[in-house]
Amino acid sequence: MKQKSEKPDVKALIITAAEEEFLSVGYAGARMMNIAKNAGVTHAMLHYYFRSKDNLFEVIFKEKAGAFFGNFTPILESDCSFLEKIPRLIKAHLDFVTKNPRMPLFLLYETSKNPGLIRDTLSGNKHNPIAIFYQLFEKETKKAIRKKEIKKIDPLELMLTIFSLNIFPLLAQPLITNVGILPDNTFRQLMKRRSQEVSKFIIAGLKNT
Amino acid sequence: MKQKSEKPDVKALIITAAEEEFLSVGYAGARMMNIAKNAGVTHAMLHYYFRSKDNLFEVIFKEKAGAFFGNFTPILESDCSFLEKIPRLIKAHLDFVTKNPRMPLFLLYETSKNPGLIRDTLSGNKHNPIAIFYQLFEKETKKAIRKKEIKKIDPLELMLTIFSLNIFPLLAQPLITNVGILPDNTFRQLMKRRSQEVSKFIIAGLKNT
DNA sequence: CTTTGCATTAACAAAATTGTTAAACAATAT
DNA sequence: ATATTGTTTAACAATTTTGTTAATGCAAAG
Repeated sequence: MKQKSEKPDVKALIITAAEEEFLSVGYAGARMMNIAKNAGVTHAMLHYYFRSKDNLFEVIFKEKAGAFFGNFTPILESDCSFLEKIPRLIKAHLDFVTKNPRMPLFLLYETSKNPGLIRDTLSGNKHNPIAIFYQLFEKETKKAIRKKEIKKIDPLELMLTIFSLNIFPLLAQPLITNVGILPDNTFRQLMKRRSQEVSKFIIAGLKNT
Repeated sequence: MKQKSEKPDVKALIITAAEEEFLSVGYAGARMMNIAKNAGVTHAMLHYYFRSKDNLFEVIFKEKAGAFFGNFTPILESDCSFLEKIPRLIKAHLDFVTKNPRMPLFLLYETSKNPGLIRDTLSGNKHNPIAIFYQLFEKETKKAIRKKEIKKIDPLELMLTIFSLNIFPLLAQPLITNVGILPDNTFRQLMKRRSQEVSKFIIAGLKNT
């Protein structure tokens, strides 16, 4: 009945179940017993491998924050022009959040409720993926400005605009579709059309005069 | 020692304390005993006046959702042109969220975690403030398009863009300031400059070709 | 085969959390 | 004064939730 080398790797099972729980109901709503049940183990195992709820959450949070920003540095490092990089960045970012629709709200909410968390786990870290991404983004933007490829703009403002337009509609989706403004499938169509509009919009705002 | 007509109005005290608690830690993180303590009453009073945590939360949620959208209908109803209305709407909206910085995340998060809530409390309601706002916004936008005042655009997309640019930076503030990208007061300066940029940005996108 | 060390479980413990209730209290009307 | 009504409290109850621990299982090393 038993498979050959199929040992379950309990730690990985717990992490997977914890990701699901924390992303779906947040830290405060998450239940250790729920995670244990979904991982198929006793909840004592969670404490055996991860000591406490706080600690388990920190592991998941760090992992997710890294995954979110780490994805986009390769695009900024590629050797095409800035005006080519931006649409690729926008598309990659939108694809990512579409495939991981709960991650933005998770990161924003938990950071807002517990700012100390991100300070302790990421800030000061030499490999802080968020800072790495932003510093690269800032460098590339300033270079493009120097080369007169784009007009003068604050890099942080540009990044905020891109993230705003990509992420916010996703955050608002439950509100919009449940309030009776429009049906669910119509919203998805709108989102698809929108992805191209956003690129056009941003590029237009970057062109010199 | 006792004031003349200064009866405490316990119900109002509870509502105030509940608003603070729910807005600051969310539904799942909120504690009835905390609310009671901050209202200066026994927690039995919360159940006396509001039956259950769910019910108390529903009262607060409904009130906040109404306040958020109810504020902006007067601007849309004023009799100036659409291109004059939009910057006023953007400014009013930004002022509102700046004064109530926790409301957007509260509404977005709780709606996302419990979509049934907004369906049950608002949808189908004749006085649903969100639907009222959007229907008015849609009507005015379409009218402006018919009159060739602005180019053809999906009203929902326009609303999403405005809300995105106004709200998202606020949501991201804790993340940005705590990750070490830039100090807190610099961020506030950026936000002030940004409010004018957003109007210009939107208006530019609305003008005919 | 036995020992050793890690993994796992079941039961327990402690604290927190929501909700209830009977009794006390206060204001007003009778 | 007394009764009535709605308000408030303190104590309790039930459940949930996180965390601990002693006993057991199991696989590999000796």
